Amino acid sequence: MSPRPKFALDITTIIEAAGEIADQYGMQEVTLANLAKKLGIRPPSLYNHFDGLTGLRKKLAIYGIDKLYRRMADAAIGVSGTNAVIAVSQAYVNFARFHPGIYEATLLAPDPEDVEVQEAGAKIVDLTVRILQAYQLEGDHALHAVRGLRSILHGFSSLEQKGGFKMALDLDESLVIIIQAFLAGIGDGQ
Amino acid sequence: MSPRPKFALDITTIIEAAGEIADQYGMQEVTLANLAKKLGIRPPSLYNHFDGLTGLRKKLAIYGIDKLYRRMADAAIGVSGTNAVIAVSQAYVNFARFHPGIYEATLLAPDPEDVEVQEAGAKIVDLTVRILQAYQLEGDHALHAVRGLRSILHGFSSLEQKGGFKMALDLDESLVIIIQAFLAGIGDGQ
DNA sequence: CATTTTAACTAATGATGTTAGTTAAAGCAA
DNA sequence: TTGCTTTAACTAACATCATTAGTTAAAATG
Repeated sequence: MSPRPKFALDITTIIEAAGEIADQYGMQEVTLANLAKKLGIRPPSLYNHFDGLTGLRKKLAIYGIDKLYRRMADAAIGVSGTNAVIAVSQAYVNFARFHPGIYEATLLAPDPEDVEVQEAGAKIVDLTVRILQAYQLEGDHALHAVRGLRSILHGFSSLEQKGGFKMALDLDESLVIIIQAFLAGIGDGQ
Repeated sequence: MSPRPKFALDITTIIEAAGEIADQYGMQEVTLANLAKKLGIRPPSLYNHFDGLTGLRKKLAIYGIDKLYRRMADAAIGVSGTNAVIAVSQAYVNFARFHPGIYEATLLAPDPEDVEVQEAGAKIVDLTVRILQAYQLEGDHALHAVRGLRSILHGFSSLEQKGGFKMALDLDESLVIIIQAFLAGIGDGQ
């Protein structure tokens, strides 16, 4: 492939390829060398599309956060109350299950303070706030509850992914029971 | 330093040095090059003490899990019931706060299925089981509750470390409220 | 049609992990 | 003490990686 080929790669194709490598082999295999090989170009050519490995990780993180948000938002359609929280929670852990590498990328943003990364993440926080509004928590309690739900979802997904749950006990059942317990508890606390 | 110096390094010194690098600069800076520099030796010499970067990560993971376990076990002395769970939880998140790199290492074991890594982690699970026994959960409910508590602790610590909690709201207060809600909920569910 | 832009390329550099083989001091046994 | 073995350092070399600089030719633009 000589300079300026007929069909230049676009950034979406590249990020999707990176996501496939991540899901199949893990984020540690998302290298410029591997990505270039998969795309049939040479590593330095990638610098025309993003700013090095750091830039790639940032783009992949945002791509993943957006994708996760869409799954959660979809799951929230047409449900409310406890059902909504459970549906969104299941969407979250399923995303982490079926896209382990992309989920990993989500947490590996080079700079979590980056504006674009923040904005992507804020949508998920907002969604969580909204589905917890049904519980009519007062003041700070709503914010504490959001932190709790996010902790459960991330912790559960992360531990499941890292093989942290060894017992022969249904994982989906665990999740529902955990969420129900938490929701019952934050209701009581009022 | 020529071959066979008077005072050879021992593995504990080496792992502690690696832990310091991790806590100060993050796990991505725990390289054989950086570790050798800190110890005043050349990178290949490290192969006399562990099996390459993979071996170092495994040893550091076990070192971290043991250290975390001791903090949790200490916190569990002389307390029971909800107080015990809260004390242990605070010990957990404080460990992650003051040893962010070592906590990170804890999750970066090259092979989570490794026997030694499993055994180290099992002690934490056992401790969690024991402090939840006060709640007299029946059968599988106890196991689901353990998964829930671990998810909260890991998720909370991980999100806090990655700057996931942006709101100006006291973190320690959040943790206590979250734990109390969860405990109240698993009691109800019986 | 001439110019500019673009997205690929080659070549080279520095950092890393790793292996192989070497060496000299410590440890130990006769 | 003497002599052998073990050990923990070393140098040298290599492969892989990210990255930079400079080049090129085709597409895009006027």
